[in-house]
Amino acid sequence: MSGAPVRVVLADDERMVRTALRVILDAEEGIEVVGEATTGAEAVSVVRELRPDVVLMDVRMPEIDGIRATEQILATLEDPPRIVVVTTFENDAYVYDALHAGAAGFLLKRAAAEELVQAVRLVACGDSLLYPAAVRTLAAEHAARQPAMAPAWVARLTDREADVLRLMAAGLTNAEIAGRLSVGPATAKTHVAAVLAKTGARDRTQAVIAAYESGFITPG
Amino acid sequence: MSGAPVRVVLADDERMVRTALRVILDAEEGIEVVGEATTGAEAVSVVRELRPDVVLMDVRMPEIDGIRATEQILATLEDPPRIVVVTTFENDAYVYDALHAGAAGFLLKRAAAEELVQAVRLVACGDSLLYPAAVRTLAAEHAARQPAMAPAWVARLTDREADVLRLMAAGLTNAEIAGRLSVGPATAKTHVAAVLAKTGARDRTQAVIAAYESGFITPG
DNA sequence: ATCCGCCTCCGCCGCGCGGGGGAGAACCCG
DNA sequence: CGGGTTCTCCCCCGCGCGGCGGAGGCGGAT
Repeated sequence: MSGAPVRVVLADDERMVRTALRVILDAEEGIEVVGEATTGAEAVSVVRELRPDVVLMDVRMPEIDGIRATEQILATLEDPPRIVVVTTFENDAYVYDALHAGAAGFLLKRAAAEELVQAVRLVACGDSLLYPAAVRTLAAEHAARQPAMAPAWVARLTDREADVLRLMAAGLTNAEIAGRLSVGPATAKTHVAAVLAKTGARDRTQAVIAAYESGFITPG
Repeated sequence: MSGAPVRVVLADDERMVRTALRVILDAEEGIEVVGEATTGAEAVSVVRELRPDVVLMDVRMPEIDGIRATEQILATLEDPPRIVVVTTFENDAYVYDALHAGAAGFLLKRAAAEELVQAVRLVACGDSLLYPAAVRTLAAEHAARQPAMAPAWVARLTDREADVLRLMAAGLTNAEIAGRLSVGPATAKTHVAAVLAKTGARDRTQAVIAAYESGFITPG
C-alpha cells in the first residue's frame, strides 16, 4: 500500500479539468501527477514514455478519443498502467466501450475530490473488490454484442454500403434510402444489391437480420 | 469515516458461511455484526427491526431469494441499508438482477477476508466511486434487454403469429414459413399480414426490426 | 345458444423488390 | 500513364410481397 508514490498521468483536453485534478491529487500523500496530455494520441505517447501507475483518461478528446487511446495503451504496452476513464455523464454510452477497452474503472467529472483520490488509490492496488471480474464479464457481454464477432463481410462493406445497410435496418425502402442519401433510386438499388451480395442475404430482410446478428447494429 | 461502528446483518442459509463472515468482520475495528438471517423473508424482517448500515445478502436462500429480499428491503424501508449481494460464481446471472434490484455491490464467496472488510467499509461510506450510478444503468440496460420493455403489441400477438414472426426474423419467405408450419401459403400470408398490422410495420423488414428492438428476439 | 377470437384458406391486383446487364466519372496507387 | 476501386446511374424482366375482400370451422366466454 505504501512505499513509492502512485504515479499518475492526466489526459484531458480541457485545461481547467487537468488543473483541478492535479490540484486535488498533488495535495495527497503518496500520489504524484507526473504528466499530462491533451489529446488521445498524446496520451498514448506520454504514457509510453513516463510509464505511470494510473491514467485518468477523458473520453472526449481530439484526434483519438479516450477509448481508443485506452485500447492502444493496453494493447501495445507491457505491464500497462491502470486506466480510469473520466466521463461527464453517467449514462454516457462510452462507459460500456471503456469497460470493454479494459479500463479499470470510470469516474464522473462531478465526483467529489475524496472519491477521486480513493479511486486512484484503489486502482493502483490492482483489482478493486467492488469491481471484480463479474463487472468485466458484464461489460464484455455488452461489448460482445457490438464490436467483436463481426463476420468478414462487415469489413468488406464500403462506406456507402454501410450507410445503406444502416438505413435498410431502419426499415427504409430503396426510394427512401435514395432520398435520405440524396442520390438516385437506381444508385440506392445498386448499393442495396451490393450489400445483399456481401452479406450473403437473399433479400433486405435477411440483410437486416445479418446486421443485427453480427452486431453491425444493435437493438436499443 | 470513524465514530459509530458499522452495523452489519448477515443473510445466508449456510451456517458455516455466516460463521466465517462473522469471525472475519467481528475481528475488525469499527465493524459490528448485529444480526443474522437464514432466509430471504427473515432477512427482510431482521433488517426492518435492526436497521443495520450494511447487509451481506446471499443470493440463494429458501422462501425468498436474496434478489427479491433486496428489492423488498429497498422498496419498503426508508433510509435503507446498503446491500452487498454475495454470490458463489462471478458469472452468476443473478449478478445482473442484483444490480438491477439496487444492490450496492456484489462479492464473491471466495473473496479474501481483506476484500470483505474493505467492501463493508466502502459501501458503508455511501456510493463508492468505482460503483456509480452508471453501473446501475448498465445493469438496468441489461435487464431491459430481455424481460421488460416489451411493447404492448407483443402481448397481442397470437401464438401462431408469434411463430410466424420468429420465422420472419429468421429470414424466411412466406412460402417457406408455410412449409415450416405445414400450412398453406395463403395462411402464412394471413398471419404475416396480422403481424404487420399489430407491429405497425409497413413490410416484413420493419416487423423484424421491431422484433429485435422490442427484445422479442435477441441477436446471438 | 350466441358471439367472438383464432386458425385455416381462397381469389385479385399493384408495386416494390431483386437479378441481370452495361456505363461513365472520380479517385488512388503503382 | 494504366488499373483498380468506388460511386453514380440507366435499361428490362420476373416475382414475391403486401393490401383488399371474403369464407368456413372451431373453441371458449357470456
